[in-house]
Amino acid sequence: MINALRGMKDTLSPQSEVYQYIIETCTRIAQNYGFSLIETPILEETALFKRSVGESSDIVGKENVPITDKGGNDVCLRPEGTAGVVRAFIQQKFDKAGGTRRFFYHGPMFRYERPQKGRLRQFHQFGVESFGESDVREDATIILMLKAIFDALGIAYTLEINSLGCPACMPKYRTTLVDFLATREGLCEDCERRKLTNPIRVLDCKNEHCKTLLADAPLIVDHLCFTCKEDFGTLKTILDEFGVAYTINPKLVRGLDYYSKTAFEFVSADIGAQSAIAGGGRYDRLVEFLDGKPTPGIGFAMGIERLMDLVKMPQTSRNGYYIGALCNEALSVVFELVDTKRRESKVLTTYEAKSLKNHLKIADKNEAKFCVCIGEDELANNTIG
RNA sequence: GUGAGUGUAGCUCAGUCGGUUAGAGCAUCAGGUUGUGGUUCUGAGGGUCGUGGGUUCGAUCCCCAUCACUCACCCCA
Repeated sequence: MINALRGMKDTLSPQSEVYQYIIETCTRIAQNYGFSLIETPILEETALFKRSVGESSDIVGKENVPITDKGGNDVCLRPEGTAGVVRAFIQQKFDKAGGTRRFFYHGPMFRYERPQKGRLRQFHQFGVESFGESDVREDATIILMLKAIFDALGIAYTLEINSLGCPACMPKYRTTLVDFLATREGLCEDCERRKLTNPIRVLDCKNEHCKTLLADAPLIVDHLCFTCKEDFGTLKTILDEFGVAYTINPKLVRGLDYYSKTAFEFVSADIGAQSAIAGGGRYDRLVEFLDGKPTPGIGFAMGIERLMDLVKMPQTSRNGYYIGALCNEALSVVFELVDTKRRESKVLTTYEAKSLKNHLKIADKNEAKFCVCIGEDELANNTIG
C-alpha cells in the first residue's frame, strides 16, 4: 500500500468543508478591504527565497524541498507566499508604476520539517500583501482585517505586537544587544548559535537559565528612533480606539529577515505548541532587496490547518432529495427523475431496488430534506410516494 | 536534525503475569416489520495483533532492529 508522504495529508469531508469555509470567509473579507486574488507559481527559483527570507531562518537552508529541473535550474517548492507575490509585483513593473496594490492569495506551502501538531510539510496559508502604503494606518487596517476574519470564524485569539525598528534604529539596537549578550556567560547551545544568526531571538529562549540571564536585556521598544516610536504609538492608539486587545511583546521576532517596524502575531491557546495562527508585519525593504524600486509593503499569512480545529462552523440544515426505487421495474423511472431534479437541487440515489425502510435510512443518514420512493403503486398511478 | 511515547477489526480501544478458535462499543450489511426511517432486538461479515529477526516446546505479549504515527525541542503559519 502506498501512503501519502510524511507530513502531507489528504483533506476530505467534513474537514474539506471547513477548509472551504475558511477560504470563502477570508476571501469575502479581504475583498471588502480592497484586496484582489493573485495566483503565483508553487515552484520558484531557490534564489528568490534565499534573498527574501534570508539566512537566519531555517525555512530555506534546512527546510526547503530542493529540485533541479531539466534545464539545470535550482528551484524549490515555495516555503512561504510573500516572496512570490513580491516577485510578481516587480515582474509586472508595478513598482515603477507606483500607487497602491493589494493582493490576497491562498494555497499550499512546503517546509521539510519534522511534523508535529500544527506543523506539516505541506500546509496551506491564506495571506495578503499590500504595496505602496507606508502609513501606519495600513498596518492597523491589516490587523483590523485579521480581527474581522477571526471574529467571523468564531476563533478566540490573543494579539501580540512589536516594532522591529527601521534601518535607522535596528542596527544600533542590534549592536547594543550583541554587546550585552557578550557579557553573559552560560547561555544554552541554541542561544550561542542564535547570537550569530538572529540575536533578537535569544530573548525568546524558553530555557529557564537563559531567562534569568536575560532578565535585564535591552529591548528594541526602548531603542526605537523617533519615527518608529511615533508610528508604533499611533498603531497602539488606533487599536485602543477600535477595541482591539493586544499585548506588547518586545521579544516577538518575526521569523523572516525581511520584516521591519510593525510585527504582529495572533496566537491561540488551544492548539498545542505551534500556537501562532497568523503572523505578519511590515517589509519596507523587501521590494528593493529583490531588485525593485523601493516600495513599502506589509502583509500577513495565516496557517489554515491551525485554524481548522478552531473554527465554529455555521449550522447546516437538511437539504436536497433522496430518490430510490422499491422494485427493479422502477429503476429507470427513478434514474430519469434524478437526472431531471439535479438541474435544480442536490439529489442522491441508489441504483438498486431496496425496501422502504432501507431507503428512509439512507435518506436520513445523508441529511436529505425529502425522500422520494417509487414502487409498483407509483408506477401504476404515475405518482410519487 | 534531537528527544520521548504509541502501533490489536473501517473507527475508538480492551486483552494476554507467554498457552487451544484474539474481544467490546461504534460503523457496515441482513432480518424481527407484505409500503413509513431515526429507538430497540437478533444475526452476519470484517484481523498476516505495523514489518523483519531473536529467545522459547509455544510469542499479539519478552528482546533487538526497522518502518509508520503522535507529541515536544529547533524553526515557524
